[in-house]
Amino acid sequence: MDSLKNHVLKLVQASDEALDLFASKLQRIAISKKRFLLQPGTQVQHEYFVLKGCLKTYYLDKKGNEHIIQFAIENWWLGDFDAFYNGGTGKFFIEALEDSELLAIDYNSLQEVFEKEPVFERYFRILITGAFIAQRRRILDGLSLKTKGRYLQFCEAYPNIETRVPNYQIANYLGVSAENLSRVRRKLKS
Amino acid sequence: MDSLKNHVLKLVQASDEALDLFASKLQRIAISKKRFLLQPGTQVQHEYFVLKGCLKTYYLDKKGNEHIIQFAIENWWLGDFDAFYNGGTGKFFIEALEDSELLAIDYNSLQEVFEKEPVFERYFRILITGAFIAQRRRILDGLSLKTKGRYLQFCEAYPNIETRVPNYQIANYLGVSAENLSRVRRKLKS
DNA sequence: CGTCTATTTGAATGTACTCAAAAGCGGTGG
DNA sequence: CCACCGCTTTTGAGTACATTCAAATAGACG
Repeated sequence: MDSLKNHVLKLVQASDEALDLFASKLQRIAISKKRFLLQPGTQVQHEYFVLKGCLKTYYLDKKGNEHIIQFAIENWWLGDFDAFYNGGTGKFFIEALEDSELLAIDYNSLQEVFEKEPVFERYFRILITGAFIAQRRRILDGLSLKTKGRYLQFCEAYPNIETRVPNYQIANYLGVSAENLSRVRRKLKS
Repeated sequence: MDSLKNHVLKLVQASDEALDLFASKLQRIAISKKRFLLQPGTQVQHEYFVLKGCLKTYYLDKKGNEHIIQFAIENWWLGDFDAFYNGGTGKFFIEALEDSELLAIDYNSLQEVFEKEPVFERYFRILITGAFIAQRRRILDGLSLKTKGRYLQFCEAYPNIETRVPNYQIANYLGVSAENLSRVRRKLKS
């Protein structure tokens, strides 16, 4: 709980009352490794903040191939945002890669927080703006770099994740095959 | 001016006073085809809303290759957001592809609007959340689709842009060569 | 009509992918 | 403690897809 409060306070100046209101809307969730937090085709009522653990968000295409959209570790928000904000059913799986603890907030509660404490409007604006910029960077890397550069960039940007997730999943996230990433990493050592 | 007001009112309920405050901070800019709105290495003071015209945001890598991050047409916001929000100098070129008219707001004015009229905090939160979701979709398409699928997806998502921008620029945006896109389009016709 | 730019086509090259198999690594139970 | 099992990484070989370079064609605009 505290880690979320700290996260909020890093981005905005929130009063104790505002923080308390927010906290009162949060639900604590535990999820164990290999379990699913979300699956496609279901209603998405919540957004999640990671207190502890590691998860991945991925899409399963028609051919059954997995495509990892995002990893999330401590102090990251995650969710199926399109379905959460715009309604409809989700498209993504979210699966725990480690036993994890989360905080969840549901849509109506979040709207209520926004109404009563606009500082959270600001918090999420700043948060999502940062995420947008990071994603733009990822797109740029995808356009301008080959496997080697993308991998190095990933390791630099997510040093904490790199050590916790198997390489074939990182390859998937980068959009390359595990074999190719393996060969590239061999070259990097020499 | 009205098109921005309408855009705001589509996403939030803003009072006339709020809209007037916002409007008072906006500066009208005209830029002609092939001219640059931003160039890398400079301070980024403004964010822009397109009243009329078409522009592209791109990155020039060390080898001199252009990588198009975004196209913007009527009713789109654009800018070098990292530099704008986090300071430092910009990384991107923004160039007009047609004679264009824009509205610009500078950082301090925007902060003032946020302070005085939190409804704009909400407006930009919703706006950027939508942009984030669209970008996530683009990343997913990049991971899961080949040239053909990406092109079809692009045409569907940006029907207005597809007709106004030369194909080789669309190829660039998609991360494929113009020749490859040309061959793929030929197949699509038959 | 001529010039400049954009698109298309061809041919050779290359990078990454797929499939298949071997080697490495960790954990569990005998 | 070792043997085995499952999972991950590595290696090899053949293939597919996109790239590059070069040239021809098509369009747009003065």
